[in-house]
Amino acid sequence: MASSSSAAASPAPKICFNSHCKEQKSEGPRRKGWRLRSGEFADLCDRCSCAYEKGSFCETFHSDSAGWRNCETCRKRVHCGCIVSASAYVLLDAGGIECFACARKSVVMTPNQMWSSPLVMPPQLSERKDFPVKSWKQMTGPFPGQWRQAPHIWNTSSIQSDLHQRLSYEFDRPNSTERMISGGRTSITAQEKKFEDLPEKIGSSSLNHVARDRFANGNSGPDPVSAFSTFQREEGNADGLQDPGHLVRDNDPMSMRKGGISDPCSTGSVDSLPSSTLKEDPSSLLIGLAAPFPPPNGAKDLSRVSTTQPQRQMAPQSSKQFYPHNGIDGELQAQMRNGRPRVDARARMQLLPRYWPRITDQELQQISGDSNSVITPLFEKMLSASDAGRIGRLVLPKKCAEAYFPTISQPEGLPLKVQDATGKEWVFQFRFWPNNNSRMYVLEGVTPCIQSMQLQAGDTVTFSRIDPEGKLVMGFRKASNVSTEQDTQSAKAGNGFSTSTEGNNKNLAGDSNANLPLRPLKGSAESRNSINTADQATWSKFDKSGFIQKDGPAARSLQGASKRKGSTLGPKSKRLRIENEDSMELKITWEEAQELLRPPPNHVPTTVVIEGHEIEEYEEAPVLGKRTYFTTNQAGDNYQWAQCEDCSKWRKLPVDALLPFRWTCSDNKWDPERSSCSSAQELSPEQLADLIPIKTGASKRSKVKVEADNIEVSDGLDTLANLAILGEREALPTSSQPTTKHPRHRPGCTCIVCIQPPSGKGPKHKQTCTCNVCLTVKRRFRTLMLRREKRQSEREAETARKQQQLIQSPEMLPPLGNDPSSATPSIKTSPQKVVVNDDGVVEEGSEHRKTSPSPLKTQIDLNIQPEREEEPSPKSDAGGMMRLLRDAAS
DNA sequence: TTATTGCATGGCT
DNA sequence: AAGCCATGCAATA
Repeated sequence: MASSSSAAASPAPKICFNSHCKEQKSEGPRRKGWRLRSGEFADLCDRCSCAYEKGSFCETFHSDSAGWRNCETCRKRVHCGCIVSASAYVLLDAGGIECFACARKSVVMTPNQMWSSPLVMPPQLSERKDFPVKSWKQMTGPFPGQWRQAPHIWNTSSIQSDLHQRLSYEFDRPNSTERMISGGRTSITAQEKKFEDLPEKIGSSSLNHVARDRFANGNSGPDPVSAFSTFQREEGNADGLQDPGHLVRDNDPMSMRKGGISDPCSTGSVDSLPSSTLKEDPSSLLIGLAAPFPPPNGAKDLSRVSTTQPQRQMAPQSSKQFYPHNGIDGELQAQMRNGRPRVDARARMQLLPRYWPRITDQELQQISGDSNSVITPLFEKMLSASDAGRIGRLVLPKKCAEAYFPTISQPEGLPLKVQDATGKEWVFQFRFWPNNNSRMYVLEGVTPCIQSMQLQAGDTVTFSRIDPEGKLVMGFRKASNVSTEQDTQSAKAGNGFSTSTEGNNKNLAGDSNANLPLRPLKGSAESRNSINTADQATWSKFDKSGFIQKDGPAARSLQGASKRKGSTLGPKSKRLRIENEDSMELKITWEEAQELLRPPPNHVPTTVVIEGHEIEEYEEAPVLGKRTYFTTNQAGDNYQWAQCEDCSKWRKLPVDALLPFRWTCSDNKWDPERSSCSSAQELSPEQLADLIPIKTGASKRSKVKVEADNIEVSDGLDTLANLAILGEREALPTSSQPTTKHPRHRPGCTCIVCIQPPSGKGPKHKQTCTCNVCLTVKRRFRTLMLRREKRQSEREAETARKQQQLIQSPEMLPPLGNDPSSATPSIKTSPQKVVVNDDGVVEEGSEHRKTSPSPLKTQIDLNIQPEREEEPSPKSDAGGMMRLLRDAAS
């Protein structure tokens, strides 16, 4: 195959591509075989072509090759390893392979099982791209009715869409991968493994640069569009898979997993595998399974199916083809080794979310017009003031330009034909400016187009590709639609219109899985509906599952709009953007807070498993539970450890014990002997320290450092503090007016900090105030002081002991000042007593009471940050109680 | 003077 | 901290 690869590059019409063909040089018509890396098809003689189409190619020509295995289901022999048969089988989780026919059956059975089918589909997947490979010019309009698929295809697509969701989710949660799809997922992994070795074998061979070299100069061609098309052709090659017509052959190969070496074909494949194959991503393979119903006959039919396949449209995917300098190979290989789909991750890396296309169904329909075309959304961009200005230059996101537009080596670039939604063709100059050792890509001459679309700053233009024509299409979306689209995820689903693509696009936006099946624009209403339903369900599910789109469509657009000096943004956008950022903050802190959630009393949460994640659903709002630590003893018994709120002793409890936020020894119904604070702790602090990640005898909170010498407080502290308040008080007074004084707090935050008036403003709370804030402050102080006192007494004892030692053996006395306990002379000489009275008013030691009256002494100054109990209030003095406490604790 | 072009700057991610 | 990119602006037509 290695040699055949070059043959493919310059096909010799008279020579059968099949090197095993005995009639290689025979005359006669040539027919297309599998697709080659170059994008061409293997030119086969009539005989070989027949064998290929009948699925007996490997049987005929590779019978002596290694790699034959038996289908685990039907026991048929299947060749695993050569390019012709690469898609004829599925790698099973438990080992072995399954022929396509059998795999297909299981695919049809359940969506989950479809995970195992990807392997089967690659060819189909790639097929779409195979099809238009000849030449974009040649391909224009040759395949009418591509979108006219049987409804079941669309049903399938919907499933596929779902898979995309799941896959994307999985990408974000790599650890969940295996759990998620115990069945088929492994197949994917196995499939990926097929390629795992390739990078190493191939290294950075020139194969990786084929596309690069070929398209290094986009203006080499007479027609920019054709250059672009060629570019796309290369992308198509990326699939590196042969014609789907061979999917259902039962002959053939051995798994390439074996290194693809044992079989001559597979060995050759190192060479013959498209460079892009190395970069091929399983996700695309996944897409492939969208068409579990291969056409009953013939490559053409298959092609049609493939055209309906989800498209491998995302930037990520194709970008790899077109990234001359992206330097992702290493990452790619790493991903391969990780056994995870690669393209999507790469996609995320390479295209900023705000450029992910999220073309709506209407827009797609608008773009596609009446043609039977496959629309591949490429990217979109919100117009800046500059873009929409009269200057007529549309700045293109660099990565988008490099990924989807022809490569240009000269700043002048080249003219690029772009069609708008009305079918009108525009020619822009696609060029770049050198900029900081980089490039800035622009489309020049867009003013007429922009104006014809009546676009302005804030509106969004979308770039798509129409296949098989390979045309660039420019769509648009008015900014006024943003809100509508914002609601798309949930609301639009219910409007009975246009959701299939929305689902897809959501997918795009949410996870960068670009290869989405763009619904049949000309498909029947039924088929479309079926897709819609599925997609809706999918998204609905993900919404419920807590799947957080880090950069949802609305957020993205708003982000984009809000960029740069706000020139294109209204205040509203800015506000929303902030909220979006805050939501991220919330996410982070929320994760921390998760540990504290407990089911509400008398309510058992419903555990649902979504995408491999067990999620507890509470019919009532969960309550805050006590932080506990789970341990396993030597006998393998599991326990959890909780600390008494009053005495700070650690108690061992059953693992299933759900503790209220404020839990004390008296609540220890599991261990009557230790149901009182007077009971000794079961383990010594040292023993405990070995078991649980806490500072024994110090903090009861692992994250929140109560120690005075650890002033830094985790980011989640504010939230935890807030939760703590809520947990104890259930609800804040409605009179609490949220503020957002803290940058990290979102509007509406009712944490103790945010509900208090700004520093220096507002009335101080009185001693007798029993508001939520005051109670919390008092309680915390009480706890803190008690703990401090306890520690202090311990320290005193220690000091006394050392002094005793010193008296007994003066030579052992360390140099003055080196004794940690002497670091604070005041403590050494006059340990402080800090008492909190019933009103929560702190009574300090006499000395310090004079010098640094606590802000709580007479009035509670809520302007202190209660979460940072150890930190002295700005209003309290430097030598005040808090510092004293810190010193005492150190 | 105005429009265009190419580059530089600096805010922002 | 690097790189992207929105925009400003000088040079040129």
